[in-house]
Amino acid sequence: MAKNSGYWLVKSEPGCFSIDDLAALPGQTTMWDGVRNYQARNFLRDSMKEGDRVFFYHSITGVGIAGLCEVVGKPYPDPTQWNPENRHFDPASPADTPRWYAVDIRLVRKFARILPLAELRNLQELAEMELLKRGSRLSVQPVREEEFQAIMAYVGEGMGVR
DNA sequence: GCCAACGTTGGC
DNA sequence: GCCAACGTTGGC
Repeated sequence: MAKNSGYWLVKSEPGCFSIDDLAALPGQTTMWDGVRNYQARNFLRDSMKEGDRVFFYHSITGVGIAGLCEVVGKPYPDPTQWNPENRHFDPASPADTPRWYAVDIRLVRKFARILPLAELRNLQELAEMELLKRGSRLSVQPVREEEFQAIMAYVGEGMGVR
């Protein structure tokens, strides 16, 4: 696992929340909530900081990186954990020591097209990338700086974005 | 829909 | 603490 690098990748099912949904929001900013895995929680809560770059990844359908976001502000207790109406409600989470955290992320740029997982597998620089490992299921995961740069270079050259 | 991989739960 | 059972994730 990469150390905290200031670069991340978050996953979302586009049928649930897509990059276009994010782009349509005021300020193109959303609360990234509902993370209910301790390893992902630790990354989010302990290491995400203002200005960090975040790849927005679409899982299940249209599998690939859809764009780039950035962290806004600091992580904070995820309010959905105390909302009985919410599907991520966790009645066992104590109010004084919240179990789950959220963070705000803002869209920086939607890529001209989704960068498919299959193409990412072709990039030698990404041989060790967490996303490409067998059984990788983390919904919040760190990205190494060299991986970030390789992807952005590929986006720039192959997709005419920057 | 299939299935591999992984996390969580709970009996012991 | 072990481990089987179960539920979920997520690529294909």
